[in-house]
Amino acid sequence: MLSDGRRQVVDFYLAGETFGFEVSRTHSFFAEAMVATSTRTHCLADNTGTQPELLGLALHGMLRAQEHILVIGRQTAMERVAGFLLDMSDRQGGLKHFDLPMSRLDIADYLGLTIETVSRVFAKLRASGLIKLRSIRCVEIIEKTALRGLCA
Amino acid sequence: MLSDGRRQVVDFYLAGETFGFEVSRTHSFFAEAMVATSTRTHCLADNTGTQPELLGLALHGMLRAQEHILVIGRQTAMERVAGFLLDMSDRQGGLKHFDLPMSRLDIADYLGLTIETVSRVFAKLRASGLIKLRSIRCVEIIEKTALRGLCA
DNA sequence: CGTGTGCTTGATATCAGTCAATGATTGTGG
DNA sequence: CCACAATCATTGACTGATATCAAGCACACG
Repeated sequence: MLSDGRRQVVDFYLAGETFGFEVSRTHSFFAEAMVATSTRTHCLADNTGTQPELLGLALHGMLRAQEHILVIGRQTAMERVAGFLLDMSDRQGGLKHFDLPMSRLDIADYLGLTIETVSRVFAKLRASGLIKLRSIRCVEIIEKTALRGLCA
Repeated sequence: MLSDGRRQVVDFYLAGETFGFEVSRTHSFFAEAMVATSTRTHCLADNTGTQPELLGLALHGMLRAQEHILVIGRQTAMERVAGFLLDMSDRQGGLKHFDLPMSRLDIADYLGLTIETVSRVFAKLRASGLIKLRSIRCVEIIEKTALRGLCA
């Protein structure tokens, strides 16, 4: 977050995913639970046996972060939202429909947009028949290929 | 890069810094040398002795990437450029003046802006007396505190 | 029911992008 | 050594995508 309240969501984590490793003793980020959640903590200095796994996680996190920099730095609102929906769909098993566990504000802060813009893009996608909004938090992807075409 | 040529520079690396680790066999990024450069390659599977060091580097890279997400997602052009100049200054030893090894296009693609916007912000900073442009690639920071105040 | 929160939609503003012209610097060949 | 071309940077005029401001809607909850 910035001092004046502007917020950036760095990533969303689904069940079973690991997060929160930081080098410095003073942490720069915080996490919020969107749904009922329980966590397991790991200790870095524990035993060296877990280190190789940790390296993979760190590298994966860095990759995701760097890819997200491209999204936020260079893509339009439409491209960001389309890519986000496909990512969420894939990460929940690629089913036809899936739930968004987070609010519009969280999505906006993740994509570097405002809630209004996110809402408008959703509306446009629905109007052009690419998605359906079964409920406010449940999305159904109708035209996956077309949606992919919007991601640049 | 995106298929249509839009480019995002993920980070700049100065002498002595390590870059290029990716998990997947198919790499997503590439590097370009801005100045005369020589590199040393490290092999991941080499020996486990280097692993703890690597973990630190990966975590550091992830931290930097995530902080950059905040910059690109939520800061104005002025804030981005001011922060960039301070970062470059610090990383080159915090001297009064320092060289920018990269072109305006590289800076723009790093900050998620266009060359024109970068140029205009430079002009504005110079006009308000916060920096001097000794040459096109050499910046002198006159009012460091004021510059810091612009970063939000 | 009323209230509150989150979402959508519309009207307008603004920051940064685009397009275009001009300047500065560097390198090349005559 | 100079003219020329090429590249990079600056500056201006205008446009446009997204933000901001504001109103209305819908669902959940007491």
